[in-house]
Amino acid sequence: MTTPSDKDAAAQRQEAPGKDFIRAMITQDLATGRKTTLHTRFPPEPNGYLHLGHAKSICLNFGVAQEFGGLCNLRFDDTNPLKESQEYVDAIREDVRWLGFDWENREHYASDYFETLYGFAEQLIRKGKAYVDSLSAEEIRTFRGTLTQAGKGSPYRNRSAEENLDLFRRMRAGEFPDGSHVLRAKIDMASPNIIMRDPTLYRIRRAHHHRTKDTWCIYPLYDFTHCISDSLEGITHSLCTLEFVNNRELYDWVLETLGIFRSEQTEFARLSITRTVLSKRKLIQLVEEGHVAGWDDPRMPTLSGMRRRGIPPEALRDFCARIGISRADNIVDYSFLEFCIRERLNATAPRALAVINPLKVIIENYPEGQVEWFDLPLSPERPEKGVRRIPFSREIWIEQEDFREDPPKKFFRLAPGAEVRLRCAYYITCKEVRKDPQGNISALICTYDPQSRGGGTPDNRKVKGTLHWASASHAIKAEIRLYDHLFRKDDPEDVGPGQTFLDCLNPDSFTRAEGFVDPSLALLAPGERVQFERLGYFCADYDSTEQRPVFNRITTLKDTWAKLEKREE
RNA sequence: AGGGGUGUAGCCAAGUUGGUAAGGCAACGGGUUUUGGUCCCGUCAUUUCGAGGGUUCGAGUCCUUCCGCCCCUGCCA
Repeated sequence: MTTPSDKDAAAQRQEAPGKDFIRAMITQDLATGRKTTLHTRFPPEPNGYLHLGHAKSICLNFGVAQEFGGLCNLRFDDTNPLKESQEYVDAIREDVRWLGFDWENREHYASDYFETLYGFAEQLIRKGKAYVDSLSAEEIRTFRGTLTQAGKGSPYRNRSAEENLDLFRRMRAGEFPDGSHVLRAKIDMASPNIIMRDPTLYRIRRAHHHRTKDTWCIYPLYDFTHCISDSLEGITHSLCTLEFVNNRELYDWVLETLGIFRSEQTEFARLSITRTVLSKRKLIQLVEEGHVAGWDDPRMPTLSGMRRRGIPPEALRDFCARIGISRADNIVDYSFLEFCIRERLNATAPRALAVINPLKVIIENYPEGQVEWFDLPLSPERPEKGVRRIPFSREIWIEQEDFREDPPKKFFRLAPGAEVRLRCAYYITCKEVRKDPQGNISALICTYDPQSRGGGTPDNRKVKGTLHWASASHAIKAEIRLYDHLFRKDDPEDVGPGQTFLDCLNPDSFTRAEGFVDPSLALLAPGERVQFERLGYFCADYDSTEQRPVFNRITTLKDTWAKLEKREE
């Protein structure tokens, strides 16, 4: 027995899942007065499109800000002009907004701090904490040592502050060619943490920056830029992924040495998910080599791809909340994402009937020319949501899969002599299978029971199967785009020697069908989602027009029959 | 002579000071059902917390040794 209070407790538990270690830390920071405010930031580099991994970070950063009454900035970490562009900036803004978050007027760019950053660099030089190194990139690498051997100091390591200042100013002024000098922090060439072996702070790079244009020919590096940007923005909690753990020591060193506001970095595990890749390099490769149609290909794990596919942002947010935050490496099952998508869509997507792979059914005892309209509930669990009026006539389409000339056990659908229900309409019985000269089934001749109008009979006899259908004379032809996993393996990186993730691309990840949909569906605006009963959730694509509707399959419905049938084999 | 991070079920993940392993997904049974959907009920770590040893009346939590996996030798972020 469950009592109401049990249910309340259960509901409450769902709404307030166990705090992850970051939320626990923030709670404590605020409670003890270690921090008096909460300010986070989502800091993408505009060098690619946002994907599911970013969604986790966005939901975390903006999420905790909301939950704790703090703020979250959007900051573009645009310190490498070679890789970045305005196209990516625009796409990132759109994607964050679509996911459901608002940074209000707090849109920042690391490039806005270039002058300030330059000033801090000069400060470091004056303090004797940075120097201009004139070694080549290769020499610097050699001097750095290895994982097991300490590095040694550059011959330029002990230049005077005056000389360094002069050189650094001339670097900025464009007096030196690219790669001839760098500015380095003077820390410890023997540090067991290689990041601390006099990290490079500035490089000379004559490249056009999408925002600062050609103002600069020297650009600061991540380790110098990120911590200072956080500090300038008053970021209290700088949340990033685990691969930056080693960088934290430098993050702290810079802020402490400069004596400015101490933001604090905390790392969490990045998201991996089965059946797809989330590394920027691989996603770019998929796009550039034409394995997918673009960044917003509905098979892509990018936010724009998932948006086009029809995945609701609420489902993504729910997914991010449910997978939690920890420091342990993880690979989340794709089925978990699908579950979140289905759960959201089941509650929100109105129902409709459509046939993807049509098979003609002629109801021989149904009056020619007669049309009846039936009511399909838009939401079976909530009748108050209303109905969709669908036309019925003598010739209809059903799904090819719903007929078997030689049905296996437990096949509850149409077969010679079998009776099934047409959803909301009539019971029909298959009398004859008509074939073309090649032996392919061209049509089914059936009869209907006029007593079964609406889908039930006075004698209450049971029919096991209920099929979806479309009136042949009313239905509208539609392009149905069917998507499946991009990769055949759970882990696309787990391939044999000499192979790459491209070798396990799923050749059937995208297929097209010419289906028939209920006439009311031609009016759906691009982006609108419906459930095609028994088939899955679909979304009108951007390409969709009233004359030529196009639907993307977001995801299938759970298919117990498919599982059963597979097990029988 | 390396340093750092991390191991709780097939997957994700809770587990404040040691007190007898939450929850979700998947899976598997069953019920309801005009979607083989949804919903509901039940099962699913007790030679059990990577492994061994120790402390303790009591260890996932403390000590210790070992093992696995991940990150770091960009003028990428």
